[in-house]
Amino acid sequence: MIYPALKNSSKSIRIEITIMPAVPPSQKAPYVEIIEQPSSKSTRFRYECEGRFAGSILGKNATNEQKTFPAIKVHNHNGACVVVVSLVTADDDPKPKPHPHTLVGPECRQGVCTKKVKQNLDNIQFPNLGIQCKKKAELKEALTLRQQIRVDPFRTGFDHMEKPQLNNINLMMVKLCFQVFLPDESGKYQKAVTPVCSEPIVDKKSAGELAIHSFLPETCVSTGKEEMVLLTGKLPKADEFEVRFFEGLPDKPVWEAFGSFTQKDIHQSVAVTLKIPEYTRPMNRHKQQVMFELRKRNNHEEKSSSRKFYYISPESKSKYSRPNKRENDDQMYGQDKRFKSEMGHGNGAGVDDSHTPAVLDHISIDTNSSVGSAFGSNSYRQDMYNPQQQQMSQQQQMSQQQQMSQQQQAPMYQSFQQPYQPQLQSAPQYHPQHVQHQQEAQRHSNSMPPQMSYQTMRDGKGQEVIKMNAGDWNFTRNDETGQVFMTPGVSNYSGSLKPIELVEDAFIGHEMTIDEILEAAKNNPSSEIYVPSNLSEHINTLLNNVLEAEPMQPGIEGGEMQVINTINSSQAG
Amino acid sequence: MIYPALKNSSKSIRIEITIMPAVPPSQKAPYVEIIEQPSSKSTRFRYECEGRFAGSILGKNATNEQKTFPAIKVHNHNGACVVVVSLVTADDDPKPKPHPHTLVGPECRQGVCTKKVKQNLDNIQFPNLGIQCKKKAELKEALTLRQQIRVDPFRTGFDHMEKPQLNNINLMMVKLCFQVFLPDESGKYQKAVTPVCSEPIVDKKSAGELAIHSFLPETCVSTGKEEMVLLTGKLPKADEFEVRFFEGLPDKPVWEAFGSFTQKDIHQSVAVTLKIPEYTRPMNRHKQQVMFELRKRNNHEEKSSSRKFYYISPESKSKYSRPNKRENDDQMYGQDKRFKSEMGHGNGAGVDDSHTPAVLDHISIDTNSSVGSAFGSNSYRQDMYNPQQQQMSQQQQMSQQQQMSQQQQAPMYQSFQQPYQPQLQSAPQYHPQHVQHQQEAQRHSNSMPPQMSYQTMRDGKGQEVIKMNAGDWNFTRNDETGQVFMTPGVSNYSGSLKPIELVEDAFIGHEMTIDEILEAAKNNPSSEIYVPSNLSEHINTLLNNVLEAEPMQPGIEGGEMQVINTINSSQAG
DNA sequence: CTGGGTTAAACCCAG
DNA sequence: CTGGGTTAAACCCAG
Repeated sequence: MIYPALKNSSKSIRIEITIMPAVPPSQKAPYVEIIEQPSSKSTRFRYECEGRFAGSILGKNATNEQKTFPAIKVHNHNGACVVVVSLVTADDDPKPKPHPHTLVGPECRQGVCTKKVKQNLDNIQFPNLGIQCKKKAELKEALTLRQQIRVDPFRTGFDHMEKPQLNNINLMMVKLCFQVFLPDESGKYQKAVTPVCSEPIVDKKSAGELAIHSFLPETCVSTGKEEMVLLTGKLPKADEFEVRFFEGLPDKPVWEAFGSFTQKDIHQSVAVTLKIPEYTRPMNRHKQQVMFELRKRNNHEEKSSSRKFYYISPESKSKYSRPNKRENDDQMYGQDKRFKSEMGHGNGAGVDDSHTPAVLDHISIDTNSSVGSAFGSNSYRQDMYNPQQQQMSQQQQMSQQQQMSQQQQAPMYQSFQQPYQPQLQSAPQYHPQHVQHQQEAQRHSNSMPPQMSYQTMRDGKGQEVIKMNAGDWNFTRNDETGQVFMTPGVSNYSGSLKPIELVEDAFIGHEMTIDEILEAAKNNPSSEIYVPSNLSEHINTLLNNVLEAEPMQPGIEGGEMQVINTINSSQAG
Repeated sequence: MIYPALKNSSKSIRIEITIMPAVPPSQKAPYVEIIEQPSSKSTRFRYECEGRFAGSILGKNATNEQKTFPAIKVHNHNGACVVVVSLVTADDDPKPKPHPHTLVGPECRQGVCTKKVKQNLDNIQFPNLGIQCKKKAELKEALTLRQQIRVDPFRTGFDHMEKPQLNNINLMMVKLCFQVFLPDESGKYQKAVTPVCSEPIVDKKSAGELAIHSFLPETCVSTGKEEMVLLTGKLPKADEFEVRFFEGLPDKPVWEAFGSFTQKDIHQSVAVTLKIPEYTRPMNRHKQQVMFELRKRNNHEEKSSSRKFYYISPESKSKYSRPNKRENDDQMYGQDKRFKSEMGHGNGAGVDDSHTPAVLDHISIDTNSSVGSAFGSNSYRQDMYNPQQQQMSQQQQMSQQQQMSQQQQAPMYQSFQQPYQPQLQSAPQYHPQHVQHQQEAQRHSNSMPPQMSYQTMRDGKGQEVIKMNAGDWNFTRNDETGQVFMTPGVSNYSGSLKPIELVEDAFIGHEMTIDEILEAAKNNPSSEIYVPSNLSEHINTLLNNVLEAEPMQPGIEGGEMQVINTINSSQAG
């Protein structure tokens, strides 16, 4: 092998050295480990003409507070070594080729970083590596220089610096290649350890994934056909992607349809105007939430994150449709909001709400559903009870009765007519456990199934969520109000529990919507569902209610409450 | 002066020649006239690296069918001459400097076009001039070459090829400079005629004006606050432009308000999301049309063309709001549309509609308004009458009567209850006169004021329009239906005329809306209003009706018809 | 070939 | 200086 020129000298010495085996044959053989990978897309490649230091490549685990940098460890070697870092191609090729882009920074010369390390081989950091990209016209020149300084870690040669192959070099992606040289008996750094390559580093300014930045409107009548504008990231050609509306799990939707548009509807590659598809399922609710996303036609894995969208029934248009997000929220939760603000000062009994999501307000006392209309004074958080809410609930009850007579046409409707009868005088305070701590409901009674457990953990966004098994719960939807409730899946208690209302925004894990939860429960009872950890108090209360309660006497009060586990069971046949 | 090198030779001869005075002192002195200017923005400047012939500069009067090219005429000279065309700077400078961009094409060498003309000095055309732009790094080089070939028409020198001034050269704009050289006694082309420069040529790919490509929604409740997305051309920074909503004349709006947005609401410089301002005037109609436009904050003249937008009263939201343009149109003109298609085959009585705008369909027979509901069989274009329309009109009449009882609250409402009584058995055919031809209604009666005239002309877009004095007409609006009618401003005839219904799209000149017309009429009776020339038949008919009619007997039928000349007269006090 | 949109290369603003 | 948006320069697709 050829010893790379370490200095910017025109005379270079040619020394034959031994190549170490790829895998250390004995425990003693030195090898290189990357202990901190470069972050994959944190830096922008800079052109030489930009005349500035390209910002340093950070480590994969760098945060705003704590910066890290790429680092290696040399195993099985004490004493000094020389590390040469260079850029190589980032294809799947097991033997990466020298990449024309260069490393720049205080320790870099001629596009390559050379570092002499005297000690601390356990953590050799590279805090000053910037990536300078070459323009197409200069690729050959750059590779020629690399050839001259003889940095070709895998000895692939430089055939790729000629024309046909030159165009195949991916200029948006590189890998760091670490070559370590150890001193031989003469003290010269001639013993090459097998070079090691990092994970790929992608130019920050490169394409980027499909993304929806904003959109208008957020609501459409179920007949569709209305126009929608999406402001997006860079879009491919019209025939390469689609705008998919779906309901249920992204992979197993119960319904999907596609927005229609042509190339003409794409504005400057960053916006699309499309026709909203019709919602072809029966509208059982005034307002039906679905999701939509951008995705590549040929590769469905390449997709944007999904966004919520609402279909409204044509009749309810004037009632529900609000083009403005903020107003929309006002409308949806208007009553709860009033409730919240009215109870604001009565909130001081040791419970500090200031950091809990507003969504909790809808859950603690179920003022909006008819279930809660007559709950007792010993309810959990009873101090928030506001009699004004009772009126509203009655109003709502009336409209539900009207709906009841239509039950034939809308078989999915399930109402909760019986008043809530609290089972427990004082609910124990629940302290959520973080990250992977398995917690099981205490078994006070034989009727509580032991497998009914949940787990607090963090989702991909770092939010605390509770993971549960869908099969442990019964989910109930009031199709008139759209409210969804969960009760423990213990059949002999189902009639006398105060259900937990689930709000759509509650499902933050995996962007799961209520519909997805319901579908998951329907299709696979063992599917994992996620609710925000704020619900843990309520879940705990509910489970304790189950445990403490006397088994319900069948046929007395439970008759009016039916629990269904699926939506649209009527359509399954 | 220096004779320019005509050939691509390395040896060039230096010959002193006489400069001709700038203005020919006698009739005999030769001078150059540009008889066809280059079109100002038809070509895109091409870089050399694009390796292709930059498309030819067209003449200003070129059309798709008939191409023209820049051309000059040499006055007061017979026989041969040599023309040198080069690019010069396009600033206001009276002495343009050589421009680094070059002319390319079959007759061009070293960035300059040289043409020897033996005859036909009356029309020397240049059909093969392309503009090749230089990149910044090559500006100096390009000017150096120009200096070497000694093309510097106004002898300004080449100081501007050095650094500070070099950056001031506008690379998006050039002028063609024509230098003509006549043979002297020795037969050499040494006599230079004063060089002449064309109008500026702007690079087609350069900035471009503010433009609205599309937007959503088209309707908003009058309280505003809803979000709107505009897909636009390249936008400047958020603080450099505004989105202006206005009603009335663009320069003298009766109302204006601005959409609110910040830099964050600008998406990739080609889209804005803004909050629609509240419509602060009283909503006298269910649907209020306004206009909106983009414009520069510091220079209100730099603005996009304006677009129509509708405010609807909050109550009527479900009735009027339609988010989709096509549906919107269907709704507005649904009845007329059906009428049109049903009468389609009954249209052959010598009237060919195939090239007249669809807008005429709404005007010829006023089936939609209650006025027309009982018009007689001798009406103009009576063969189009379709009895099915009568039903609709009656329906509409009913809703108008309901409205009548509310007249107290809505004082602006004016209805036309009396049936149409035609005044003329056969209307004379009117042949519109084009372009600036003044035409005056024939005076068949003394009651016809002589100043009541109109003029057919073309607007800025080349459309044929009729210019009229606002003061000559009375404009009437039915605030329930939103329909606006015009009748001649001759008071003693006002009660017994069939008014012309004006459709919003009718006002094509200056993007004038009905509201602008009404405001113009209110504020200044001498303001010029524009309607499309298609209305000329109807105007002519109407005027002839006036002329032929017996003066109306006051108090008999006219009592129910009131003509108002302003909108919101109730608010004036 | 052309017109004209899109990417890659330079440039430059704002924090 | 930096990050990161924008323009100018190249490139390249579709008719």
